[in-house]
Amino acid sequence: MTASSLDSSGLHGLEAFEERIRGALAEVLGVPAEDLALDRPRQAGHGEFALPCFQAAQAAGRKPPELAAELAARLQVPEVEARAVGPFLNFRVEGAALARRVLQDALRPDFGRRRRTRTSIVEFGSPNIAKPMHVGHLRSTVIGAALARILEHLGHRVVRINHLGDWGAQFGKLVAAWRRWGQEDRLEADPIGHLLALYVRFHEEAEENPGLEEQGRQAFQELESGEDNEARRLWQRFTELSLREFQKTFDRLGARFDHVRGESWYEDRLPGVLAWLEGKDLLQQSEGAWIVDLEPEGIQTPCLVKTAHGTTLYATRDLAAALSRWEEFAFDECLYVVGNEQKLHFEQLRAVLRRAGCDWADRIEHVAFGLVRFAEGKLSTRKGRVLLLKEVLDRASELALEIVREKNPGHPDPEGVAEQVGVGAVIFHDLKHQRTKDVVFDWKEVLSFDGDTGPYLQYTHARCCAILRKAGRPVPDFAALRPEILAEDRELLTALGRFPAAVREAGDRREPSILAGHLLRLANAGNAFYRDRRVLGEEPPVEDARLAAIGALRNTLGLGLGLLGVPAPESM
RNA sequence: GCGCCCGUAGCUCAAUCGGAUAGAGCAUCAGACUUCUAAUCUGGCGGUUGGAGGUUCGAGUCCUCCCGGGCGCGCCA
Repeated sequence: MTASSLDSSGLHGLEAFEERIRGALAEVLGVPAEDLALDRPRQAGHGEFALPCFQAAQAAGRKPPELAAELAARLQVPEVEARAVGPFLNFRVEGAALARRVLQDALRPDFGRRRRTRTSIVEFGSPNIAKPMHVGHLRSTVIGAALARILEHLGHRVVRINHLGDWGAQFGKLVAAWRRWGQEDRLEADPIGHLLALYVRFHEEAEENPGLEEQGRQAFQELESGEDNEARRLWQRFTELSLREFQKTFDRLGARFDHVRGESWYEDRLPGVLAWLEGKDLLQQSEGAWIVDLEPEGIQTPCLVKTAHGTTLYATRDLAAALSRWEEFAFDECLYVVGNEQKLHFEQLRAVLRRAGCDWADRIEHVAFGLVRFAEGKLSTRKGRVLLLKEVLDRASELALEIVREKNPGHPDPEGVAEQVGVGAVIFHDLKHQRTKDVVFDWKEVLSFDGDTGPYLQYTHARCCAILRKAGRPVPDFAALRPEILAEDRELLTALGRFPAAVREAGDRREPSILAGHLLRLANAGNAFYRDRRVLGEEPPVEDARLAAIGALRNTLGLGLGLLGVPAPESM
């Protein structure tokens, strides 16, 4: 009988054992298995799972240590040993069974895959046309792309949308600025650079010349008129030029989208949204503008949907986008990977939809992240204080090239790996932090390739590849292995076995750093194994088993890095 | 002024939605390459978890107040 035939759950790695334990506990305690959450003990000696018995003991009128001891004696879980330690009931998977299960699962290309039936929309990236992508866009892009891949791995149908900032009053300003100071040759040479310069100049000069603001407003009105006029042609041109630039950066970051739909994509629907709100009797005029009052939803600030000048606003277009997405995709969840500072906006968005009677309003979820700050203060595009994303990636790539040349002079493709290592370092540095916390940008940290970094994971992966290359043969088939040879290598096995749970948690909590952190622990265990266990040249059954362990490590690291969007070169 | 978020080792961060002795990396000090990549590994140093109360079997985590920082608060996105 193989381990897999014991489980029909389809769960991989340690999740399969966890399921067994919870099932057995549920039966003995007479509670639903869903209510039982197992802890992971901190100390390795306490096994893989634990149940603190305080609550159950209280419910049964017993003392926790007593109950723990009794449960330990009564529970029968195949391949799992239950032991009471004080008030805790600890579970330890038998070494051979652990090795068998983990090797079998961790060698699969779909390790950790789930079969869920959910539709998830992930909106991310979303740079503003005519402005260069800066370090702030890195966060949205990298977190969003990772979440999309993670959710896909869990079986979700994922729709990736790049919600470009390509509409609104700012484009009126840009058109007005172009009419005054625009230069063809400079636009050709460096589109975004020139457009940004125009934008900055507009704001500078508008402080002395208030008439400029009026010209900007008029230009946006021309744009929103729907007519095929000069303003529209300019806007279209700026958009195309910008998109071409963005694509290069998205490619480098490994981010792809199912739909590139800017705010302008919903232009046709804007009148419909306003009419719809009116039909629900939600529209009221206030100080010349049109608003939806949100006091009934407990939000003091009303949602502005139309300016006194008759133009639409961010909220109008986001309402249109939400309604359009609901009609088109009937999503189970719609994730917006957008900075913390827009919290109120998304609360308003949900509140308006709730007031309008959309029962799906709460499927809208703001996946917020902290902003990137410099030690000297906040970034500001208008003030020209920006750190371009391209510059960060370039510098990381250049530094990586120096290091590749130094450490691996014979590498066949130094530029190629350097780009993978440099960009991988930048991506991983971002993803290893909890997404909601602000980050202070520090070149030294971002460009570090030692310790808990992307290159550390890549290096561990590359070492595995080197062993497999030198073995000169494929990883032996699982059926031919004697997994019990690895029974003592628990650190590596449990780290591998926990990968599926890490992916699941990262997806469910919309927190890629959970996966990032787990990969670091896995690489740690992997490097310890590398240090302690010789693979090549051992007697055949041992070499086979260890080769399989290295294969499983390579596969799992490769999968995890892939989900995060960090390249995994085979040598570096 | 009001609201939300955050304060953990010198620095950057963890701590499994309240569980066991608060852990990593960087920096620093001391070690390990004739053996599968030393971008690695081993060990040392480093803590009143911003402060004061409270809740309970148990608090870095929850509640109150204070201090410090960030963000937001109607015609930008």
